[in-house]
Amino acid sequence: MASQVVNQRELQRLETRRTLAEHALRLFSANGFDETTVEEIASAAGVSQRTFFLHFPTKAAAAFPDHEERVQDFRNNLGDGRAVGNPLLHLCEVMSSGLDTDSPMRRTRYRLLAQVSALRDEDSRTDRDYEEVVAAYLIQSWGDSIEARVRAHAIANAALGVCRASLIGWGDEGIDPRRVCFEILHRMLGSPFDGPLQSMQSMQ
Amino acid sequence: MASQVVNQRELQRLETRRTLAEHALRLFSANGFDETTVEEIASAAGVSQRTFFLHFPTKAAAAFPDHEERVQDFRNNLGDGRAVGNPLLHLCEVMSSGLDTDSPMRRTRYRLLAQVSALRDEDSRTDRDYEEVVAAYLIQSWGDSIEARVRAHAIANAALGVCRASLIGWGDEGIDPRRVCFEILHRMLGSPFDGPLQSMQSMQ
DNA sequence: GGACTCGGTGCACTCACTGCAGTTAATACC
DNA sequence: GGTATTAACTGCAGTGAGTGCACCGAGTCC
Repeated sequence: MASQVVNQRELQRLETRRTLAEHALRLFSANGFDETTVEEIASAAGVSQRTFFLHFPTKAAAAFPDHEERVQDFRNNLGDGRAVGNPLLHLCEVMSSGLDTDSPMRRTRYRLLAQVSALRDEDSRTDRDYEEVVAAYLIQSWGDSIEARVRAHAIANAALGVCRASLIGWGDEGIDPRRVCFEILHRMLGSPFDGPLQSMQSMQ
Repeated sequence: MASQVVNQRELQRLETRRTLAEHALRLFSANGFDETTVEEIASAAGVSQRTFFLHFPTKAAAAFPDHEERVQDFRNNLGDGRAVGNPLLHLCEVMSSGLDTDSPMRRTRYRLLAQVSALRDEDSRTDRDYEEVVAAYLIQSWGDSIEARVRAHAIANAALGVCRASLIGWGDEGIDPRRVCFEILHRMLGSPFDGPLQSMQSMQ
């Protein structure tokens, strides 16, 4: 019995956060993003407005409540850049397979994303965290240099752009984001950077 | 003599806009983005705060005053997607050569961009306009279908990501953005999408 | 059981941004 | 040349996001 009680406070905190995010997404979908006030979200979740900002830095961030964990998962899945035979192929695989199409909440999110520009802003913002992870991974596998850093960030940006478009295509047009994402990523990054990878290392 | 007087009002309007943008960038650089209020920018430019918002929709937009014209120029340079032999190669050329490294103001902008997250948000926002232009161009040359739309947006996103990273690499590390951008874009989009372009059309 | 921590609250504040009702000067029209 | 119109700009009052601060009260630690 005691095993259930891990941490009362932590449980309550997570519950509040979950409830806030749930009501936020519901209200954004039902009434629109701009038409929904933080006050509304908070009182729908039964807490004060001040509490909302204890959990999320911005109104839009409530639409991406699991962001930090997802970035961490992604980092773990990517692993060490030096430990992989073909880093770019590995990147294609991890990125496309990481597109979570399981929960209906995510679908709602990306459907919204295609319409609400404030949420695309937030999405771009969250992408920057992924960009850092991908860039760090690539620099790790290529070795550090100015050129490598720029290339790493360029490829990270490009790959994230493909993921974003795939997810919006999923929310908007119903395509299979994993398949499309992998296909395009693989074509972009697979062979083209395969042979010339040496020329890239020679630039250090 | 009369030839000089094209339009008094238009001239004044552009002058106000230019002055606002100039002071905005100056104050952002000197004191930081968050530390600068719209009121400060406006009074530095000798106009009211209300006038600022007559010229720019947001505080951050003042850092990108020539955005609309640049998008229009880009659209013109890209031309008709059906009129070009190799649309993707043409895209690589137009995108990388469009990176304007002439004015010192642009350099300041991208140096700022690497640091101020609110400006990167604005940059992502402006990129969406370019995304539409690129996507429209690609759809025009490939023909329209769900797959083509998703692919077009994916490639547009990816290419813009490369441009963004190149420009930040310029502001931040001093690399030549045109060379780096073209090199990476060409590798990503040149040959890989060259042969298999047929398979893409077969998906319609 | 007392000290402490921490999630949540209320309040007052700043600041970006908007709607509206002006004013003034350039321009178009006759 | 005089008049009507337009459009850049202004002032003001308002909304709503986000913050700093002092505080409460329940869970937690020893």
